[in-house]
Amino acid sequence: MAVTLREVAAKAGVSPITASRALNNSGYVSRELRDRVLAAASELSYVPNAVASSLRSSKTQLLALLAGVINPFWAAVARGIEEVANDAGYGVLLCNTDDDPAREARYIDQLVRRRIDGIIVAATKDSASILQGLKRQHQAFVLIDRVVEGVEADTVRGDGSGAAYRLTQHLLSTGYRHIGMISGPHNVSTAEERAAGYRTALIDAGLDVHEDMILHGQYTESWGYEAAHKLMSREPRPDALFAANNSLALGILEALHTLGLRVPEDVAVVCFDDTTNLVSARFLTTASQPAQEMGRVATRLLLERLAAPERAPQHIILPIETVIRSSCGCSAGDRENSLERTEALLSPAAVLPVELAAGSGSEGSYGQR
Amino acid sequence: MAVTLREVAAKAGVSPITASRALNNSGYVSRELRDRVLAAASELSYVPNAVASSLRSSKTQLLALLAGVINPFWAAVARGIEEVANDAGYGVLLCNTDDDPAREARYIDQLVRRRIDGIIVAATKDSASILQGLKRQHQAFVLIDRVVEGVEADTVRGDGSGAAYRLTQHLLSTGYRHIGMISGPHNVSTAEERAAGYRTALIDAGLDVHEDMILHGQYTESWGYEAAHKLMSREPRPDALFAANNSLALGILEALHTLGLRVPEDVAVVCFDDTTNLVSARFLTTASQPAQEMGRVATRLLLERLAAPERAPQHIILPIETVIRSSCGCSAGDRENSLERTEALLSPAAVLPVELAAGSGSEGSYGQR
DNA sequence: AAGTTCTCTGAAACCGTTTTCATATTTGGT
DNA sequence: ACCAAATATGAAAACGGTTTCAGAGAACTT
Repeated sequence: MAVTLREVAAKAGVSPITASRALNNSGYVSRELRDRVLAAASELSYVPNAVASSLRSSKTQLLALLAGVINPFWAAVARGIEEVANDAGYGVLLCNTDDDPAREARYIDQLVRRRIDGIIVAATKDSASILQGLKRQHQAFVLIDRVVEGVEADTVRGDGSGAAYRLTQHLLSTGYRHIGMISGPHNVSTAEERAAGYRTALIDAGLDVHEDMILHGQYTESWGYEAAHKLMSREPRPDALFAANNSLALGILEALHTLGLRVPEDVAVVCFDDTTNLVSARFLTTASQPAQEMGRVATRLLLERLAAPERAPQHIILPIETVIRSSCGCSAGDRENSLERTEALLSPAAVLPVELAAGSGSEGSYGQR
Repeated sequence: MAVTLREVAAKAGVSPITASRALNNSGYVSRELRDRVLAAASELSYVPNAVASSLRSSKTQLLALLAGVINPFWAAVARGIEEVANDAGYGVLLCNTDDDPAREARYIDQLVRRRIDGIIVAATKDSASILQGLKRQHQAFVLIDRVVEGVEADTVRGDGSGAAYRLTQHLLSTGYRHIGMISGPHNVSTAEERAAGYRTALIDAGLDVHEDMILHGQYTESWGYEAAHKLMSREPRPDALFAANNSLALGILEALHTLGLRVPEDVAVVCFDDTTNLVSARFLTTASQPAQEMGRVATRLLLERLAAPERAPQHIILPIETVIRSSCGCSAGDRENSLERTEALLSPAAVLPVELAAGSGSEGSYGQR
């Protein structure tokens, strides 16, 4: 049914190989023949068969991202991956695992059968043995965001413990003493790592770590909601909450709202992952992970591994920027990103902030800026 | 490098075809040979090469979902698709278009090259010509959620105009007279359709349609936020807002919050798409689309088309349930799903709602339930 | 007992490209 | 003018499965 390279070649009066070379810009083809082939191809509306090409070249030109994809952080990662991959002529498959090891395993099997060139995996600890299997089959892969003990592979991740340390330190130096930590599942390394940074900061400040102030659960809004309710009923009541990711933070905000507590006046909140796309999160002090960059780096690493399969594994740790905004209640709190400021910017009906309307300008400097 | 069927066959002392039949449960193979083949395969840890198999059978056993996947509605749709597809032995590729026609086109080209068996597309109107191209190439596809004029194809969608009509009618019968409509982009059929249902409801109620009360933009939280601010500065100020999808609703809620307006006391809010997963949206009166079912139906339709390419296109419209909760402020407002009720359920520290604490039980019925 | 229909196995061709090898023809350097 | 390198084209084999065709024995009909 479909037009084949042979037919294109026949129409152009050349051999299939020449047609192939013309269409792929590979090897030597005279300008004249190239033009004839291209004309024939477009006339027949030829669509190359990637399956056949993959079979012969044993390259599928496909990479896959295996992660709980449905969430802004991973969406950004995926974007970074696609960017680099597409530039290098690769397509990207998005495989949504929901962090479920069974789904993870099913997907990996599929990907191997289909001879995907390389896989970028956000793995749970449960999948160590599967990943070891991949190594045995010489399937190229890269770990992203999360490390897995016992698996030798290229890795890219953020400096989660460092950033958690700094955020905690910031809360401590602002004066908070009862900081609750709401984190993700135990089988995900980032959840442990962020909790670890929090603990170290407390210890370094000479404070006791109260393990019952650290709650682990899913990286979801509803767990954030539930956990915040739990922590806020503790005695002494926490004066600050640390959310180990952004979904958790949203749940926490909602919980505090229903409890009638204000942020940061009654409780400070800090979190991981930036989400300036979410209006409701724009005032959150956060450890802003370079998600897109992480995707880019992971892809480069993977492409390099494809080129040099025997190279020693690389481990890249990206710095995480701490963005101080207003939800932590410190004096440096970024007025540009406070709730009120956001409102002023977006609402046509809003009154000018007091400082601007009343302040600073000495002479009548209307229109000055 | 990789083990081939031939090697398995050799080890089992049979021909490659017999090995193939044994591994695929196709055709006749005696129990004895089958066992020998299976043993050989597992011993060599044979992984079938799907590329080779696809080439010969001209079936990739792959379907693709082309949509702005990163969002709870589409995540649910994707789940429905995977469910049916996996049962039928198909894998599913998630292709995130961000509703960008250029990305859409790029993806479609890739999918065709790779000889994907079938595509499930949430198309913008801009992609009509691309879709027509697909038809010409006899590439099987199904339209989901959104229709595209001029493209003959199987379609599955919700009864958007009907549901919008009913929600509007509900607001009207509750007494609201100034209902703002915040909808999605003009090049997406659902956005138009929902606005149309809203208009019809007003007209049928004998009211004028004020076109400046209908705003179109992206289906994003930030557009919802912005549009709500715009509408709430109109005179007369709207007493109700209709969000054409769930992201818009979140932005609207945020905007109303910053304006210090309560829902539903000051402004009623209704929306499309259910999202009981989002704590902040659980009290919203909504047109709950059967997202997962939509995915399932689309996949069945696609599989049927693969089996019978010449069949006349089917058009399936799924009913949309109107879920009355408390954000519309009607007397029937579902107390089970009010904000306060949600709080009471999830917060260990919460006080019992007044009615329960004070009410109903006559004799001292402690421990009764 | 002869004719059908199942059951079981394999040989050879094929799917649509690209790789490898071979052969001309130019071009470039000296 | 001669040898090496670059340019240009093609024939044949290969990638790893499955389809098609074919043959043979076993089981079932009538």
